[in-house]
Amino acid sequence: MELSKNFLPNETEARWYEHWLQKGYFNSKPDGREAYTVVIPPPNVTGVLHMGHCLNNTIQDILIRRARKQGKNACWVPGTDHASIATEAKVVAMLRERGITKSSLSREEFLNYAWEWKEKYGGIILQQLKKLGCSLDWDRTSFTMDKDYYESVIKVFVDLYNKGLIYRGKRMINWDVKALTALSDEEVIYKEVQSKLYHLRYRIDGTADEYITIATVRPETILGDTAICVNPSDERYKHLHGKYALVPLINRRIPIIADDYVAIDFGTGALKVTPAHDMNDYQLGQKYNLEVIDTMNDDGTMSEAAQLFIGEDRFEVRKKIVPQLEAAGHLVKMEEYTNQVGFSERTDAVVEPRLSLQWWVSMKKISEPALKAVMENEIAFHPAKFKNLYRHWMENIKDWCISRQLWWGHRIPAYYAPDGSFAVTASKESAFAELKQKNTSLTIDELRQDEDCLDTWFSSWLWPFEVFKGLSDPGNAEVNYYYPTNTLVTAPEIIFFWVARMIMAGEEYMGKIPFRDVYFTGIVRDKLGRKMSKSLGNSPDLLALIDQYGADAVRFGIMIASPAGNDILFDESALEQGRNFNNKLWNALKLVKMWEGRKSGDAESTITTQHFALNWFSHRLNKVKAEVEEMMQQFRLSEALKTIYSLIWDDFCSWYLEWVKPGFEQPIEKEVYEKTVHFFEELMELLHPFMPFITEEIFHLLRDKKEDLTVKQYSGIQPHDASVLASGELLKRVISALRDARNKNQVKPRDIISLSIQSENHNGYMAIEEILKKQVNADAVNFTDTAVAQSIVVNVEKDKFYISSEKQVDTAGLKAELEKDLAYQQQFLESVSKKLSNERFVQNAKPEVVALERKKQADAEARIKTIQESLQNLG
RNA sequence: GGGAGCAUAGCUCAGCUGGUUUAGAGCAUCUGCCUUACAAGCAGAGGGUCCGCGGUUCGAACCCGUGUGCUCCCA
Repeated sequence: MELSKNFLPNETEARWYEHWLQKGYFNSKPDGREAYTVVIPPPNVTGVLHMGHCLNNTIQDILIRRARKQGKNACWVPGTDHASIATEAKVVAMLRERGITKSSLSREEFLNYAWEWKEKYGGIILQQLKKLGCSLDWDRTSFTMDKDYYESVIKVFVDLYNKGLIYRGKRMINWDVKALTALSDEEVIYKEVQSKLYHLRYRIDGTADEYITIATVRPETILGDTAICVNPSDERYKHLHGKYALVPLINRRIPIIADDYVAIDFGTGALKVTPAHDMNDYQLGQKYNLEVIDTMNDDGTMSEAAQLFIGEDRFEVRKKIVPQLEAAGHLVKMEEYTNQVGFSERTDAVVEPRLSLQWWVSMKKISEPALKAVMENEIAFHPAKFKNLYRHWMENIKDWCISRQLWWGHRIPAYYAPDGSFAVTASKESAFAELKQKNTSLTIDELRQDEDCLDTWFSSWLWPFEVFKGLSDPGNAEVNYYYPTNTLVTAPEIIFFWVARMIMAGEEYMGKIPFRDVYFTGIVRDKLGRKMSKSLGNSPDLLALIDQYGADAVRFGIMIASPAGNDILFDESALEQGRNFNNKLWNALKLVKMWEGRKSGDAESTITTQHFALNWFSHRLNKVKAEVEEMMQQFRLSEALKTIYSLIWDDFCSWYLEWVKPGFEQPIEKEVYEKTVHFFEELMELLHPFMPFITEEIFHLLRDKKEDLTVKQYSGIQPHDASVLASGELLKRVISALRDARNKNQVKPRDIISLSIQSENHNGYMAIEEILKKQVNADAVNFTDTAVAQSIVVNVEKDKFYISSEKQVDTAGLKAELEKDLAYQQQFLESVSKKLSNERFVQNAKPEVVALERKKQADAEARIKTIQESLQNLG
């Protein structure tokens, strides 16, 4: 079979993914084996695959593929989350394009459109994961608004309410006075506006003409003022701390308080505090227990609480109140001022910050076991540094606002009677039954369900068990088998939104932690270090990259640069490296396939040298297998990949294959060939979880087999012998040193040399004679007891090597080279000797450390002696 | 304002329990090669004030303190 010049990923990848699916390799059913379970962090239904997903899912696929090959029952559950805010925004945008406004639709009509949108676009991202090679069990695809899942979310809400862990409380929200609805932060558009800053003076209570002057852009809100705040270190106002001021026009007596929230150099340094109409003022109000006076109706007109201008629009009032203030002597000055004002994305009305009743989860109690699980390492974080962050947040946890003023999502199961009483329960019928007991005249049609939906995280915190119906079908065989899951792979940004809450929900509803290990990936940034975002347009098109480089190369590129928990600066050059690696593998395959037809059984002169190469590589392979095993256990995935990469590129391709390579058109020994194929297969096995496609392809091209690499169980790890490895390293060093000497002395690569070795280790060098000859392009290797005249001398440890060629020897250059080396060695010896002559070191350091230093000293002395001898011989 | 993290080669990063480290890798750079698997390659090489200062220790890139710079999270 003719192999293409370079590896062509596209066709290969599609073919193998299809084959794996057909064979059902990714499907999992409970059985007698140990389970290894990963639930995907469900991407938004609105999402398309970006670099963050690519990193995250590649990692999960590596873990899952590895577990599968280790004989575990690997189960990776796919799915998506409904993403209420993002999806609702998408649907609204889609409707807008069709000329439909949300407000013209009923809730049911809107939801029909939303489902239509979800069915059409919601699965795109899952399809894209297939291109990346992800070995997910597609039969298990879940969605946070599936029927059972939906009911479980409601069940949890009702349950927490009944336990007293969910309550209603006030919160500042963005209010749209035209649409009469709350807006999420994402639906508010901030624009720069030319406003006026009004300086208004409030009289100090108990004085006739002492005033304090504040600055505001919203004079109409003074009717809701309940305090004036100054910075405690502001000398201008120190005498006023604890005094009271009177609100102009209505003469409300309000305290003057001091808090360093107030900027001394802004405006007049005195801030009017209106807790009902400003986010920051509200917080100040809470801190100092201020009265909250809501002076506005929901349509933006003044309420009775305002006392003046009742029923008039807020902007009309602004126009009217200024002359009145001026007439009453309160207006000190007006200045032009540019500020940011929020507008409703939907109606373009100026957003009014407003207090509103929202639903909250009380976090203190349910967070305690979740904190303990992580601090006591029942759940391990990788890297562990995130434990600090987690602890800090959990110990200062705040209650969770779970209501969202949206239609797409899980509707809050609270039902209100006209008198304001309400019941929290799974259905309208049961709510009616409950409320009717107190209010016998109530009819079911009078009940009104809460209009709001739950925060998306309130459904995704159930994910690790509800994908196995752990709540909708408690104690079923699947949840018993797969839960707790093994590893969660996610971004540190959602450690609180999601990870912490999943642990809480797991403990609360399953009585067990949801996962054992959490692997935090970094944030993928562009090569300038900027977060990838749509608005910057710096997020590459992942599918285009897969097309261009191949999925394996993309996986390689993203993994090679991503240690756990560190941000990665994404650069396409990493993908090039991946593609080049593909190509390297491909060409090694071509070389080995060339030998396939040239096997011979005869064992002539090359047997010893080849035996050396086989033996060395087999030990080297086992050593790396052990290293990789350990790294994987510690979740050092990037390092594991680097190690495998170097084993394949350097040890296997650059050294081993060159060592066993037969001469031009020469036969290769059968045993050497078989072993080489076997090594190659083992390498593919090791690399497979990282680069599944090309490894499967090469595995099959090496020799015909029925078994697929995807499910082939790992072969064991044999012990390795350090002395075998050391002799391999010595050989490499000798070869490199000789090549370097050739290079420095301008002996052209084609020029044939003859090599003389001066060493006590004859047997050692005899075993590698053939390899040495081939690697340094020598026609002969012989041993000598004396220096060889007119040769280039090279020292490696205690041994001397003499290169003889037709090239004139540059004695001066050689000497300079040797002297440079000598100086280095002498300096090194000095530092070691200094250490050893320090009595306190010899006394205090561990004996093996001292022994090591002694060996370093002896070796350095031997090297120096060798170099000095060589220098003498040069004269 | 509160908290966390980071700083090592031109760039991106490893360096685990302080001692085989006068510090490694990849990319980039330089030199020589179109050597019958691979120029998307081969063979070599150069490149470092381990952010500054102080301390602990026989010994510090690593531990402690402090300063500087950067990043992120929460409000």
